[in-house]
Amino acid sequence: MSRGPAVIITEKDNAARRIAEILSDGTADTERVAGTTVYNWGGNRCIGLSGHVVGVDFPPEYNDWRDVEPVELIDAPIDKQPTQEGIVRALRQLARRASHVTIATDYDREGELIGKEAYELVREVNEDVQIDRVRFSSITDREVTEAFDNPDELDFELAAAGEARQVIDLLWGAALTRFLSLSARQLGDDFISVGRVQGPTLKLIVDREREIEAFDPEDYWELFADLETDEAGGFESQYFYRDEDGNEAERLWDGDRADAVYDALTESETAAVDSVNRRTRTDSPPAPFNTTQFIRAAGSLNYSAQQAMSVAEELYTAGYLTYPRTDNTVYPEDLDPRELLEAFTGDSTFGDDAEGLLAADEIEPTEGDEETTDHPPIHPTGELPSRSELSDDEWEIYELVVRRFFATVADDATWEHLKVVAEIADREVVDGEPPTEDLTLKANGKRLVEAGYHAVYPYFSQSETHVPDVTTGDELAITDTQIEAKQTQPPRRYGQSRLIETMEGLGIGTKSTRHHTIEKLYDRGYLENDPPRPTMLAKAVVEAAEEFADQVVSEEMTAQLEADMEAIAAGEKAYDEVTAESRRLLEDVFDDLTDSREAIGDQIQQSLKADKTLGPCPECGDDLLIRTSRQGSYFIGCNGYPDCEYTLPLPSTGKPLLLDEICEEHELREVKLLAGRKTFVHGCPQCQADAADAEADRVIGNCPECGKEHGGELAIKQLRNGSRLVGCTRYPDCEYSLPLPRRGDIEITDDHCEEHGLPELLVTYEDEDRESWELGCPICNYREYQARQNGSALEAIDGIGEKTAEKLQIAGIEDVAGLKNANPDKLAEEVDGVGVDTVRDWQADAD
DNA sequence: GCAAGGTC
Repeated sequence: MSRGPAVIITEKDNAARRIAEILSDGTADTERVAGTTVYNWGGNRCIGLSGHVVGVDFPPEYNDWRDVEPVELIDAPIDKQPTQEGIVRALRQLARRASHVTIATDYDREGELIGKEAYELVREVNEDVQIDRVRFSSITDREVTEAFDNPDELDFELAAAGEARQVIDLLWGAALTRFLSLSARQLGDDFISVGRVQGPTLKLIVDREREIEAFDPEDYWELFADLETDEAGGFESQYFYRDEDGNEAERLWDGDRADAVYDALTESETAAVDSVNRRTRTDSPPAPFNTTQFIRAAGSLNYSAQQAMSVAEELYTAGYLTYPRTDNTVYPEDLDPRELLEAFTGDSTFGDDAEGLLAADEIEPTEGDEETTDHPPIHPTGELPSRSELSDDEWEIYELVVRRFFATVADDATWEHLKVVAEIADREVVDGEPPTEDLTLKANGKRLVEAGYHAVYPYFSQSETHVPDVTTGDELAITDTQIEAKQTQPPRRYGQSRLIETMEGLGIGTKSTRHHTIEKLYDRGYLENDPPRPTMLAKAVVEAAEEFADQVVSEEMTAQLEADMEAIAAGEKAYDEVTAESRRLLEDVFDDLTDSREAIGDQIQQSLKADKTLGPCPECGDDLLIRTSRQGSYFIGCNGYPDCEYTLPLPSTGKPLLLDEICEEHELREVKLLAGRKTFVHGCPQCQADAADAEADRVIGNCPECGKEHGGELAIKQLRNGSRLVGCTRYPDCEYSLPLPRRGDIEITDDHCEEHGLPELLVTYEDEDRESWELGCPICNYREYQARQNGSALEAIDGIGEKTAEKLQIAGIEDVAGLKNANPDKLAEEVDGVGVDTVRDWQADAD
């Protein structure tokens, strides 16, 4: 019998490459099979999948949403079909001749399912071959060799647990998504989605928004006093008192009382130190990075979750970081921190820190609470990129991960805390109230005594508060007092990283998907802005779900599913039992839903409209809405259309977002245009349209840049900062502009430039002493200016750069002779940021 | 055009 190759299957190409390298001692070659890379040595082949290469779905006859009642999906058949054709073909081709198959997918539940998918593909073409399973949690020599020396079997029960999840997610997600979309008549791109993970995530955000909306702020006051010692300098202290439970309290809830305390404080001249407490606090270095903690740290450097992950994925693919999708916060035994630190010695950025850390007698890395088998925590691989081959973002993230690793092997930091309490004895506090009481002040100082890990990980605050070394009994002078009126604040919105941490805590989503879920909620029109805020649509969907299908927005569905999956994996429940029960529950949901179809649809449609509503139409009083033209551009139109044809334009750059700010004059919500880095606030669209109308009176011709294609026109514009220019009416879509002088009135004459067709402009002055002058055609004027620029003598003068020369030329000073003859006072007045003395200096220099 | 989970 001919012996075919032994085939090893991993979850991704990267893992295949590294395993081939280890098992072949670096001798493996690559070949392409059906377009897929296969690693090849001796009688062995190693192939990497791309995660799931097959997916579950309904058969094609269920594809048309309008033909199939959503409820029918509950009992519809579910197929498994290849989703990565090339890889599936390559796998079949290898499997046909295989003498032995080893499944080496990731060591977690989804990895077991991906392994089973590979197993089934192999079995389709080869009934007899032996199929093993190996498990390792980091791709190191020792772990991989050990795993291949002791192969195990695929855990079909664990894989079945994953299959139950797939089916339940599909049934609930597809049936309810179709139901909501159909009832609100939102088909095509604007469908209304719900699911086991996006539902509860959205509810977290909506619930928080409800708390914020319901929040009733309360007034309170805080009091401060500046204290001064004779020799050690001044510091700030805060008034406090003991509440009923004997705890220190700083907030005064009664304004009259706050005023009385403030008066008493202000009248006092000294306070006596009552106690001085000093204690040292140990500040331990952070645990290794798992995905969630990495996203959080990158978030504090202003990366969105999605951005942080894609940068980390690139650095992983390039070989500089370990796998970025992991739950683990405990380094594997195989990781020798000393060896990894040594990789950094001699490096210009990290060398000194690495050497400093290596000088320690003992290196004991920190450990987090999560210890899992999936992958090691995120750390640098020890292969160093050069600064120039990474983008700024990549470098910043790389440095963060390197420094986090450094921190986990660094020493504790030590802080010294100093608390000083001072008293103003026996002051009468409340007018007319007989009892007197002591006024107490406190100050908390902290000082970083031992920088420890902060020296290599500068991302946490190291700010110190200075409180001088005083002794009990010292008299302190009160040099100033302040009263601050404050209000209690509503809870804060979730930022993306807080949201991901909360999801992790509730067991919603996985390390690989949480950031995608948040992106999805933005895409579906449920979230706007960052930190994310829910739209009216989001609130309506959550409300409808709470009423009829609470499971799909509650985290308990995941908790229940987790419990069921554990039971399947443990052999206590069967896959069929769990999926049948879930189908029954979903049928119950649909029993209630079907009657309310119209009500739910109406509610969602109203919310969709509210998300687009700006305010009253000035013509008919109906609502003005954001609408989309046939060409796909946005504009503002009236809900009363076609009876009312009122419209307002919107810039074509970006996607409009309605703000809460309302224009007082027109009662319309202001508009912001989201366009990545080019995002800008458009403001009240009516005000903008009025301003554009004013400009229209001063239109002088077609825009040379976009006039032919888009009909842009040139107009004389007055900007908010007071300066003027000739600009395109399609700004900001077209940024064509020509400069104009800052002073004087611009008159449009009847003469036209033959070359450009624009009217000649005349600059006149109210000041009768000042003569008017012809600026001419603004394009010619600018061309002349540019021509002069090339050989401009003005810039030869010290202190005149390109910008200043431009300003001078616009003011009619063309050359050094002109500058010499100019009246310094007038010129200084005309040119921004230039004083009389400066002009005189230039004139002296010109001589 | 649905979900959530892999990976790119």
